[in-house]
Amino acid sequence: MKPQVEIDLLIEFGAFFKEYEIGETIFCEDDLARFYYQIVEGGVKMININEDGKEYIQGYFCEGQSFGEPPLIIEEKYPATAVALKKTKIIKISKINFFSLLEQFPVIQSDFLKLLARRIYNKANTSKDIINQKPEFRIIAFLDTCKTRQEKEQIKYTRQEIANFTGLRVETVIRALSKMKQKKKVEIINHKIYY
Amino acid sequence: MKPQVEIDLLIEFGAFFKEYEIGETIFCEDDLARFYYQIVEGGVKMININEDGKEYIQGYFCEGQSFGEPPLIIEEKYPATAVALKKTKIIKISKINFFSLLEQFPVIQSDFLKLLARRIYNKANTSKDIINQKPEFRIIAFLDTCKTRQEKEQIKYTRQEIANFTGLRVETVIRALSKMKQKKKVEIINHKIYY
DNA sequence: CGGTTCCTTGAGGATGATCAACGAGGGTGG
DNA sequence: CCACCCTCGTTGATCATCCTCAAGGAACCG
Repeated sequence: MKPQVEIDLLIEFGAFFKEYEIGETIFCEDDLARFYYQIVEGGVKMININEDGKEYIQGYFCEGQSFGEPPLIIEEKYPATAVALKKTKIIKISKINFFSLLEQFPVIQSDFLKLLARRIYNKANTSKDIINQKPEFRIIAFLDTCKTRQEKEQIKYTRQEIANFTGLRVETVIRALSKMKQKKKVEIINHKIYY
Repeated sequence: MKPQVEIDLLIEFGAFFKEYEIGETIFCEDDLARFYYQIVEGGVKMININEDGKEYIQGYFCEGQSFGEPPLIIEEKYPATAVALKKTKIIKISKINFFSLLEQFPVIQSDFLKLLARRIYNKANTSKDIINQKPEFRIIAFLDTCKTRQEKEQIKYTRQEIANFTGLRVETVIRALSKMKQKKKVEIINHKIYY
């Protein structure tokens, strides 16, 4: 996947690399944003954990994608925690260097404008789907955002992950999925979900 | 309040004005975004209505603020409907003119980058608060976002509006508020909420 | 003062969460 | 190769909570 910003350009702006093990925290909720982060290899999830220990997944990020930019841009604290999903290599540059990068390359600034616009668009859609709807609707909405192609494809998320995305419990997801199987809204073969 | 973009500048870029009556729709969910909208006088809410007729408020916008930019920037459909809260005067320019405005004034582009970053930041916070939490937590989170000052102030939203923001029902909001009154988390005097 | 709009309360029901237990598969090390 | 462990999936029973429906009261406005 094409990186958000070219690696070589980031290096010119004083970038450095860092490796994270699976499950390792990259930054924490309420930390002040100090760096621009971009994934070179691996994957990252942004999560909130409430006082009952329940996890809510704000989003997944993969190779080439940047994350945690909004708080950096407005000089705020992170609203969520970033955790490596597997062994992950990150490239990062300091806030000040990120700002001069944006200033010197209007095209890149414009790319970020589009990126943030798309993020808001997605968040508006997911929050509308999640807030009012029944479990089945929430899951369908989530599956729709997963889909990369038109044809039926296998969903690569566990039921627990679907639960954490939709704000439901695992058991509820499982029961909703079996109902959806009966209604032919999804196929389930050997525990794998096809949609 | 300082306008997002100066009125005179918008006029130079071919702006025109339009007046809306209370309750009038400015654009609809699933319409293709074709204009940049900014409020000159009045107020606007962005809402989704689900199949049960239940309303979810994505956000309120007031004098000087722009709205509906993300779908415009990424050339997508609106994820929600915009409705005038009262008699409202809007200034709008076409997509193409908006793009050349951004191109010719890097400072304005940078302002929008900050604006969108703040919007994502706010949405991340509200969705985390809404998804996992009990009614009381949702309401508190909403009241926190309302607060403009430190001291106790009167909340200017109806219970129905709080319900529509938090994804709860009016009766649930009312009952939660009375509990919160007993716990001294809010004051309620003559039906008015102080927080 | 009549009509809205908003607020309030109660009863009853639906539904998702919780708890507990177990099954199935995959990987690892002895 | 097999025993073990760990993660993931599954099921049933029970419970708490929020929603629904219905009805009425309070405040506000022209």
